[in-house]
Amino acid sequence: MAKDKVEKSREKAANEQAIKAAALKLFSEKGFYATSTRDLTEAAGVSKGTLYWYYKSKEEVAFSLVSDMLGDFLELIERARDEGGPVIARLERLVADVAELYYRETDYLRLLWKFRADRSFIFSKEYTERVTSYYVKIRGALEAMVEQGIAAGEIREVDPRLMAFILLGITEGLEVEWLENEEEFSMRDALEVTMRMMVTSLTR
Amino acid sequence: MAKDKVEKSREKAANEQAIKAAALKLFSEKGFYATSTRDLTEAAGVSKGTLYWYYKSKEEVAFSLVSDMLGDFLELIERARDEGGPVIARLERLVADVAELYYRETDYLRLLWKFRADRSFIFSKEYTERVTSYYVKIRGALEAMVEQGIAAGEIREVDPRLMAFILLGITEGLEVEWLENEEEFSMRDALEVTMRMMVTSLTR
Amino acid sequence: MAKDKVEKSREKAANEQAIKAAALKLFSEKGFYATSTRDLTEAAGVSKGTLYWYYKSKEEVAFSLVSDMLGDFLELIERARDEGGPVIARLERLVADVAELYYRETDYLRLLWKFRADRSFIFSKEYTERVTSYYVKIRGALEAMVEQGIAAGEIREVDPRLMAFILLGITEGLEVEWLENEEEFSMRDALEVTMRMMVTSLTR
Amino acid sequence: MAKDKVEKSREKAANEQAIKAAALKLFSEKGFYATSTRDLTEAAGVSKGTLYWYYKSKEEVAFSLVSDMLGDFLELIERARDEGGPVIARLERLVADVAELYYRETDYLRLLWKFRADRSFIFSKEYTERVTSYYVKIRGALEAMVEQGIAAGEIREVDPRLMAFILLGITEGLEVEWLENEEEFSMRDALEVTMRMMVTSLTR
DNA sequence: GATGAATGAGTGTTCATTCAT
DNA sequence: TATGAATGAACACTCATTCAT
Repeated sequence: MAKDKVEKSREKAANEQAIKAAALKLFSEKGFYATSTRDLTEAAGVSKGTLYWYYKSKEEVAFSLVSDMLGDFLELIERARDEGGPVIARLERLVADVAELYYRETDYLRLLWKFRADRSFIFSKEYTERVTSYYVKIRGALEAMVEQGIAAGEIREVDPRLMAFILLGITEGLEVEWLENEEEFSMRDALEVTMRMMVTSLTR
Repeated sequence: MAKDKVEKSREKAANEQAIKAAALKLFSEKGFYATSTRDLTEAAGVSKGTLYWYYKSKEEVAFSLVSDMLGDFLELIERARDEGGPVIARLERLVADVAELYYRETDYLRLLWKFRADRSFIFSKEYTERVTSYYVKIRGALEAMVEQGIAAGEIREVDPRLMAFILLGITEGLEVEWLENEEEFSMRDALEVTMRMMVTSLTR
Repeated sequence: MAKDKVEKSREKAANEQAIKAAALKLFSEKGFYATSTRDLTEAAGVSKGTLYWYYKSKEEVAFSLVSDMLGDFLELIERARDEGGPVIARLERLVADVAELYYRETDYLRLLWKFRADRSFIFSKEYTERVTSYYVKIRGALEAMVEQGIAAGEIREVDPRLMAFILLGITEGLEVEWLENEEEFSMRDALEVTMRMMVTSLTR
Repeated sequence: MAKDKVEKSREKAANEQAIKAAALKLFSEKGFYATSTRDLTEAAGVSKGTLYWYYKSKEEVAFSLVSDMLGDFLELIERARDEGGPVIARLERLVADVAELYYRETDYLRLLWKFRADRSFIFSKEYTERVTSYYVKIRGALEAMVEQGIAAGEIREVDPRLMAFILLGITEGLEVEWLENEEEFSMRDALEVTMRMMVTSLTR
């Protein structure tokens, strides 16, 4: 199971770690614009210069975090795509894994949403393309799974492309509702209930 | 049917109109932070002073737009809640109306998403509360419809509160996927397909 | 005895009156910079345009008030200079009259102080000269009275010019202390006590 | 004897020094409102950012200067209060010291007057209170000296509180007349003459 | 590696004044 | 006379980034 993201880079310099941890906290709480490099370096306990020693810009700090989380999410989906066995079972396991990831890395999840709307203004062209490609790959893997399911006769004939948009959209919609109303319902339950309803329909 | 938002205020001063139109365009394209008052007033063809004659801050311009769209959306849902007749039919009509609203006011929809993640940093306490209360009312109306459906025996026993989160979440997830991939799929189809699957499950 | 300054211009348009009254109130409370033309016109219940119908600038409104008060003060001193009789008695009466003026027109007095330090940055060259010339005339009249007293043998040989600075300075110093500590002592007493001490010394 | 105020902080960063010197010059010449941060930083030869590195606002720059001068003045008076020996002699020495301070720090003296009338609009609540407390302490020390003089039988029975207002008022009135007519009379003479007259009267 | 003083373009906002009606 | 919408220069202040040490 993926190690805690911050832990992951334990081997890196303590200061780089501290910056990343501070950035995760602040960006996920306040977003990119409301977090200044002053906030960042004060929370990390380093000087301004140190921030720029490890990262070439505030943008790059943000990108590194966004990239971490999207990478983990993609990994989960690609693993589900590539495992053998019945597609429906794999989808159900994926949903459970995704829910687990969200609970474990809620700060990262929130961070992802903070960057979603404005990402093309926060990130320069180069980074935007890299972020976008994660989403493309994620959708692609989902689409492949639906195709596998149709081919295996597990899933009725649907448009795999549209279904990938729908499945991803549903997950994201529940994410955002949950992040804004964390106390009010269980993400796990909502994901499970919804996906069961979808799967029931998909399999007739 | 609600008039086009910009048209709605046709009677207001031409300059106020121009500011609102420019703000809708720029905020929905670039977001709040990446749009300066300079951008805003240049696009509207007015001076900086004029912006502050009609609005007391950049924030207020934003709020007026966000409020317009949330108001329209709420109206649609409350009307569906209060109409008589079978709940399932009303839900289906609502889904169609919502899709229509999204196509008609795509800029407004995009604007809403631009403000979603950062709204509590963009809007001061007073405005944040008013925005939040729109979302609360929207969810409340949805919850009431589910309850009506259960009471009437149209919908099987589910948690109405959770189901409201799920239905709203699904809609929002499809929205955001569509806004980011407008060319790639039809929002109308996706909403219709998904809601039919959900409704099928909800009614057994 | 001088009529109330605002009453004085009763014959002028009601709006001009209202502007002057509002300006006296606001300038004497908050000073020139902290009072905007918006404040001024709102307090006067007129539009911006009206302000500029009666006065050619915010500065001119201020000047007209400053000028009123300095004119009254000068009148008092010149009358004292030109009256016949013993100088000491005239000086004592003048002190009483001045005290009376201050109590009657405390707002005007406060206004004068609000403009004192910054007057050369508030008023353009032309107006600054006119304000300065009031102070010069006031000092001149005082100097003349001291000379009269020396000539008449009522006052011992002192430098009349220096004594004018001193007498005016004392009055002004007591003014400013009183304006800042109105509750804490009686301006009338302080002026009387101080001037009696000075006069005693001046006459041996 | 207190070192020159600007010299005092010689050890501080050269830029902070330059800002303070420029502020003293400009504020004392033109006042607070007529001096922009642009003026300030250009005169100091630093960038805008540097001003805000050393001071948190334009207001704070002003306060630091005002506070310097009031502190020196207070020190002088409190020393006179606390020295032993005859009160009259101490008062006379104090007057001489004050005159010396005024000649040495004329810019600072002028600055004080520039801030006097509008100080409560220039300074926020916190700073206004600190400025006011200087004046209160100064008056308190003067009052104490008068009381000492009465107790010792050097000064006839007068109201010490009123006499403190009068003595301070006289000094300030002469200050302001001198600042506006520096060429025309000697502050030293005026203060000495006036105080001798007052003292004569106070001691019978 | 690390610091923190320094930069300066850029921000949202204000406000005295003008002028068509 | 009187209005109030419109102007635009000016304002105090911020902040990502640089760089000599």
